[in-house]
Amino acid sequence: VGVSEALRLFVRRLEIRSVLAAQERAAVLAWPEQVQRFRANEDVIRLGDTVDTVCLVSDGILARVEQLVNGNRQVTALYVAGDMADLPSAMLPHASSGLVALTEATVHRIPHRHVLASADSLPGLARAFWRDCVVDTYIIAQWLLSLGRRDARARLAHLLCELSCRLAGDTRGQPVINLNLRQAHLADALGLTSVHVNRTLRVLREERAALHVGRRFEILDWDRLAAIAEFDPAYLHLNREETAAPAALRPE
Amino acid sequence: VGVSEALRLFVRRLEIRSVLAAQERAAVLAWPEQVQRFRANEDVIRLGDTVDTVCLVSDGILARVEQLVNGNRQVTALYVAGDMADLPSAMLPHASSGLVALTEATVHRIPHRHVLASADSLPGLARAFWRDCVVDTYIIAQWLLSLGRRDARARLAHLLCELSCRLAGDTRGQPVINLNLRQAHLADALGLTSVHVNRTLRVLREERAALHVGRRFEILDWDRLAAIAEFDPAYLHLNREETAAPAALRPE
DNA sequence: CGCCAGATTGAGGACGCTCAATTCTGGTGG
DNA sequence: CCACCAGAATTGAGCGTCCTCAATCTGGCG
Repeated sequence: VGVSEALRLFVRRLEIRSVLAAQERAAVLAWPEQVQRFRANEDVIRLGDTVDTVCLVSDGILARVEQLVNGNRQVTALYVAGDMADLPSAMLPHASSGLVALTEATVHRIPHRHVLASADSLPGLARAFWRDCVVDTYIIAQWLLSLGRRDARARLAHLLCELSCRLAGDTRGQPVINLNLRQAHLADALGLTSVHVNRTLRVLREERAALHVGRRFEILDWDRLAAIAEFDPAYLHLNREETAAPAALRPE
Repeated sequence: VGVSEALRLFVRRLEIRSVLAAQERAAVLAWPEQVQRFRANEDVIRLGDTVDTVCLVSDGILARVEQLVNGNRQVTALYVAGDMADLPSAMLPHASSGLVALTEATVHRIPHRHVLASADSLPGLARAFWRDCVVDTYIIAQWLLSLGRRDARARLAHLLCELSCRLAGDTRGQPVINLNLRQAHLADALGLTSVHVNRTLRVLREERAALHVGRRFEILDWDRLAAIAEFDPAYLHLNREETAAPAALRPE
């Protein structure tokens, strides 16, 4: 029987940060799922919804969105292919923020009860999920540092570095970020206006660090961009060595 | 044998958001701990440290701190009595941010191996820890919304509302925030300068919403302050009803 | 070829920052 | 009990970054 490509990708993602036993891998790959397509700007989860599934992104890009009454939006997380967009909802099913498809996207829905059953019966998986949620927290903490203390140029550079690394799954990012993101989307994530994102991209282009052409972003000089951003990929925990220690503690 | 008051407080905190079985409660209360005192501004965990204990705060206030090379600080989380300040470190023991005592503080250190052993053998506890980390993420997401889209006045109002609720353990906060916090500490958390925090406090004082006297903050008009902040305490998950659903799914 | 969303550019204004001077507070020692 | 001191709070003046509100330009698509 065919196992979904999306689940395989998800398992590969988990294994970047956690050591999984064969049994644990098999449990995840056996999850049932329901595939949904979303158009750009379509809501995946509306604020206040109570959900009973998690959303595995297999294509496109989703954003967690918070909003003020004046309509000002703030994106608090971006999810790309292979990310479990709302694993936290398995713990707290009442959505305290919305989930939106920024581009056309394919989402695989997996019922909470299967995720929870796997976590309860296989402590190694429970840790892997917990660990992934912790990394999400580290990512948001870095965004908070950006919004609080970096100027627009460094903020933008940092986000580009982060996305590049997450897509590559490596501490040195890939040179092309092909996510079909608009400048307005970056603005929502960076706490800026799209006008200022545009001006800031021009600065990065003029110093030959990165540029935006068509619907992709290209990193021209990784070292320069990382220097501007003061980017240190350690917080993404993309190499397993640092997380090896707790695995050694796991019960045999 | 005497069980530490700090652990009792921590269990009570867990039980705000999770339903614990007697066995689970007992496991936590049996954890060994080592008490440490810190002075104001003393590091609890330095950036880059590899830790093998978690820090339960029993007195005072700790902050998770990120820093840029120019010395600009951003506080990404505040921990008060009863909070497990770095539960995430149980998953990723290599600290990607520092932990600092903002005031004199008492910390109870509990070895990771006891926390992990409890989580592995009692799935309900694993969920409780995971759930608490998820709430931490929601809190940071709200801070991100503040830094990205709220002006200084709303940002400050929101933080005061949040601290007030967290201290009270209730969705309507307590009127006095007695944490011995300086204006500079608020500035570090809000992405502002202490000068501007001061001016902003004056505004809130003039509109009779909140004020800072001596070493405490006083909320004069909760409704007004919450309106300024657009504060909705749902994200703190301080009432158990919303989290009851997943508990019902737990294996008997 | 016309249309439209998104990108780009300009001009002016506001919010928060920097740098400094001054006042206030509470803790200390005489 | 009071004088003193250090750290914190408060206030002022000037400036810079980013915002607002437009107008114009561009590229992809029908």
